Amino acid sequence: MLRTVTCGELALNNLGKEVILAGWVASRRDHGGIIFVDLRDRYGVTQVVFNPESLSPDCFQQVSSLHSEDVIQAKGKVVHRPSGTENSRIATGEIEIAASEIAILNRCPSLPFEIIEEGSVSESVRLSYRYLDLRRPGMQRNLILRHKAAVAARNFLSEQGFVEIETPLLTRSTPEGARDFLVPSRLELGKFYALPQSPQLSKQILMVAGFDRYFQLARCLRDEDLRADRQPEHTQIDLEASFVEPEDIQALVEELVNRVQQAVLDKPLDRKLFPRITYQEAIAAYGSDKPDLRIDSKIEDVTDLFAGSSFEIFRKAAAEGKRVRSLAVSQIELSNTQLKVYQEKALELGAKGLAWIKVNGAEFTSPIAKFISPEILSCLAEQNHIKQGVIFFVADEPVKASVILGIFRLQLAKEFNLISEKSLNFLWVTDFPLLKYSEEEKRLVSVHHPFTAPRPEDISFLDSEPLKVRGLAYDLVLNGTEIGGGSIRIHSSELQKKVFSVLGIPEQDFQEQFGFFLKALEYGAPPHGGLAIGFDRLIATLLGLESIREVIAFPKTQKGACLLTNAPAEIADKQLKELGLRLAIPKPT
RNA sequence: GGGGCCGUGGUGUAGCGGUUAACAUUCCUGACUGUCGAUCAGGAGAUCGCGAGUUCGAAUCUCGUCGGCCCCGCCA
Repeated sequence: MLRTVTCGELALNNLGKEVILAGWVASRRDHGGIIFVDLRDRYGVTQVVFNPESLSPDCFQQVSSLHSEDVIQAKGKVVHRPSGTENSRIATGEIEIAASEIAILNRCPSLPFEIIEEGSVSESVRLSYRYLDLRRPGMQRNLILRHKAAVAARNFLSEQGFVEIETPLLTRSTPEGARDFLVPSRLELGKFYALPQSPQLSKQILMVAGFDRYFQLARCLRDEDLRADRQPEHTQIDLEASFVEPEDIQALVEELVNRVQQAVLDKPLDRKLFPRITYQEAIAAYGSDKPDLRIDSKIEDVTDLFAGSSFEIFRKAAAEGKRVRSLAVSQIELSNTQLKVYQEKALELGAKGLAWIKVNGAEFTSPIAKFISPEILSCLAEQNHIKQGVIFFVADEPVKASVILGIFRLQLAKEFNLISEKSLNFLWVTDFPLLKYSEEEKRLVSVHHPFTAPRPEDISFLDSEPLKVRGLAYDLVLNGTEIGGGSIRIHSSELQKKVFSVLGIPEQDFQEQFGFFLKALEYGAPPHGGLAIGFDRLIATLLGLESIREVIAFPKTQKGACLLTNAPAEIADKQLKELGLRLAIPKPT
């Protein structure tokens, strides 16, 4: 070993010990005679003192030439720092190393940015020199905590009898879902593998195989546009179990998340933080299928109150079967100009209009107040639990009205800083519809994926009223972000074929694309279900980070580029030829 | 595919029609034996992302382009 101790472990109980340290020069303070070097590795920082009296002139010359981030090895004795010169800000601050020898293991040129200082370096520079960026304390902490979370998840699932099984990265392309990344086959020219969007079919087949509890920290690859919380490759804690009901998976995942949080934040979850609401309730009350419950406001239905008012627009809407929905935001003040901006935004979102009432105790200010009796005004305030602030109203189809108010709910919370950043708010959203109509494709598509089981009592509606069929699906939502999604799967080949045909996929097509899977289901597939957690998102949220790039060692930019390696890159003509490919676009210069 | 913000010494910023392009830090040289973001003195380092246009004159205004970020679409 080139070292006997790390830079973070020495303390007063090591006094007098001869040690060898190795690490990076974090800083050098040259006093002409005596020279201090802060030596850093991922465990900490130790001050090494080079005194010309106890060092050969040759060695001292080398110390004088040190620069930031040079890699050195220092030999010396652990000594007590002179009284008054202790540094309480570092763990090793009571001791220092009186150096007797130094070896320079490697040099470092002047840096594009400082390693010590946190913050303000543009992200593109950070990514170009990711090895230096990762050397900084913030990224070291993020990746180490990510590792601890992964260990905690593995240990917990293993304790619960789950078996970690790897599934292929080279698999076949299937329709439905995200765009696939494709890999050309050399052995069968003209054919392609696809990289998996998730190990969905593999893990279901493992259930058929009798591995009744499977998990994997799985890479998932999707060729779609990037966002702060989306990378072309991300990691899921993917799990699946046989003979389970939704509640079994949910209880397991709650404990899993608890363990992960314990590992990352060193404090357990409050189990009361896992309410369950149905998709219908979520849309109605929050205008979203992933509501952020850190925000107090809830959307109310006030149609009945307006039904008896003389406010013609809402009364008429109510008579036509539309709903009047309201959103109250307490403790805010909005000028008429600001309100106008929201009204315009409502129109952009397709609302017929946006009404508002400013509330201040028993005082109501609004252009529509004169149409509403004082009794109804106070009922509105009471139903919306508001004493001071603003109530917004939208009259429309129920879902549309709620969705628009839901967008305002998020925007106002952000604008007025109504979200407490520290809190972690988990919930389950259940009973998603199985299917939705896609305007783009002019057919029904799955809300989750085509393998989600319909609720048994709704199966009979698959032909007659497919949009009414609910799935046995459940999403785990954290602070307004979907961090996990799962379901009970279809285990009957017949029902699976039925769902494919409801999706409008011709039998010939699904037999060709999913025939292997339908066949597997026939051979004694057990009832099964599972879930996948977006691991990057979970860690980023637990750490209070805006972007998952902060918890990924080598992320891509928004254009999908790696600034470190310059991937993606052109390939040699020879490689194309070997694969039987020819570019249909001009060669980039 | 669309909308928005940003691009000025190595790094982070200021300047927003005429400046010797400013400040901090890094870097280089020198001084200094108890510092710890060492200090002090001196110095170097920028054709203002790139291209075109407007103008007597462009870092500054306009258009295009490249790159980064945020968002919509997309992400079962």
